[in-house]
Amino acid sequence: MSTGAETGTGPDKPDREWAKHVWQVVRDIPEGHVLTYGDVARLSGNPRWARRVGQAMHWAPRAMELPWHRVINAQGRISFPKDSPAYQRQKDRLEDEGVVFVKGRVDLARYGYQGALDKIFWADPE
DNA sequence: AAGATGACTAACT
DNA sequence: AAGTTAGCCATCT
Repeated sequence: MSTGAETGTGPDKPDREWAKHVWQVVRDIPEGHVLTYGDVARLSGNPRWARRVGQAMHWAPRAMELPWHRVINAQGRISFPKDSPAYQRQKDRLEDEGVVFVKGRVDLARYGYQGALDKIFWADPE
């Protein structure tokens, strides 16, 4: 037992609970649509935590098969270096779902959160 | 313990 | 249109 100088109650538990909310939001992004990091942050209850969203997805268990590729930045761009494998992988997966890139950018008004609402109100604009 | 980091963003130049 | 700045805040070193 030595000194028994325990700093408190139990071992430090990494608070990754908030990440689960992020996973929940990302998991529900429909195929062929995207959300921005800010959108995910807001929808998961922490509007200021856009920068934490990427970290949460990094923690996601692979078995979860989280559609991480449907999260892009507010400029409609992929937030990986353009020459990285991750960039190409994300772009490929999005294009497979029908998301169109124009000059490296996705039209958020069409594929983003607002675009999804458009589909509800105007039913498939094509 | 304190400074650096980052899958961000909005505002400004 | 493209680059810079300031604010952000839990983690990481």
